[in-house]
Amino acid sequence: MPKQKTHRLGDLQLKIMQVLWQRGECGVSDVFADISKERDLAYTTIATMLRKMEARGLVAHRVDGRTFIYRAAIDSQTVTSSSSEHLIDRFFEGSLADLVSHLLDTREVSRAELAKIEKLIAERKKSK
Amino acid sequence: MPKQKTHRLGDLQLKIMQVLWQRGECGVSDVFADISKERDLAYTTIATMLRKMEARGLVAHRVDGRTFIYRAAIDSQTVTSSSSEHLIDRFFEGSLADLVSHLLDTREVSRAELAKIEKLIAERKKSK
DNA sequence: ACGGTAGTATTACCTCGGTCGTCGTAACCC
DNA sequence: GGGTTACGACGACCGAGGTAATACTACCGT
Repeated sequence: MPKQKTHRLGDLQLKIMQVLWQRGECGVSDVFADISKERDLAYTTIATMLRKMEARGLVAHRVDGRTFIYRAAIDSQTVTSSSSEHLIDRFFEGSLADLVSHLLDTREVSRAELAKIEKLIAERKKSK
Repeated sequence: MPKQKTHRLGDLQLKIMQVLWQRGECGVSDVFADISKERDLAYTTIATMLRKMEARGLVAHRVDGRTFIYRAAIDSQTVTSSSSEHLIDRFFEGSLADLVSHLLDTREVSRAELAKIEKLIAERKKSK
């Protein structure tokens, strides 16, 4: 296992990955199109970022004619877990309960969401 | 309200803040002592970081003789919330339930912890 | 055949976190 | 009082994320 350093993505990097995860393989212009819906960036910014990300092993590409077709090289779960884990370690000493407790205290949580979580817990308890 | 940009702290910065939150006011050497228990850094690294952090409004200091006595300028809750919120937004489209669901699926969660969370939810439901 | 276009390559810059080495100076200790 | 030490001030440097202008090039439509 050569690679296992925690995947820390910047905001733009993550947005790019999300486009890739959602669309599967696609060209720079596709990524650019999606990102442009929310942010105003130059085409070359995306292209450059993609190249840098490839150097770091986050994405890969194949060539189709004159175009680069990119795809994600790590899956969404891995990145999400890595970041979540990092947060829990940094702020909650590894305790999921502490995280939940904090969130329950500080943010708006609808009754529906409360119920949803309750259900998740119940199911989890059962299946274990 | 002049300041409200999300507080994003690096790993070292957070460690320093944590020392400050825990000890209250203290000198550079105190912070250095605590951090040294886990990491091997130069004294000046801490001192420099503290200065940079003061420039960003994260900490403040007063002078005692020749020594700087630092203190946190933002509280733990604020930083924790800011980071947690950021994670939820980035990966779970703002849904706490989705975060919990992910964590329940991917990490080891003891039965005790499950119970603890269940209790938190129940209490929350009641008081709302 | 030629100019526009689309798409990549290159280069540059800025900010920040992080990490120190060095320096000047005040304090402190025989 | 002179050497050692403690401490803050600065300046440097590296890597990474982010942003983009510019340059190069192949291709395409008329």
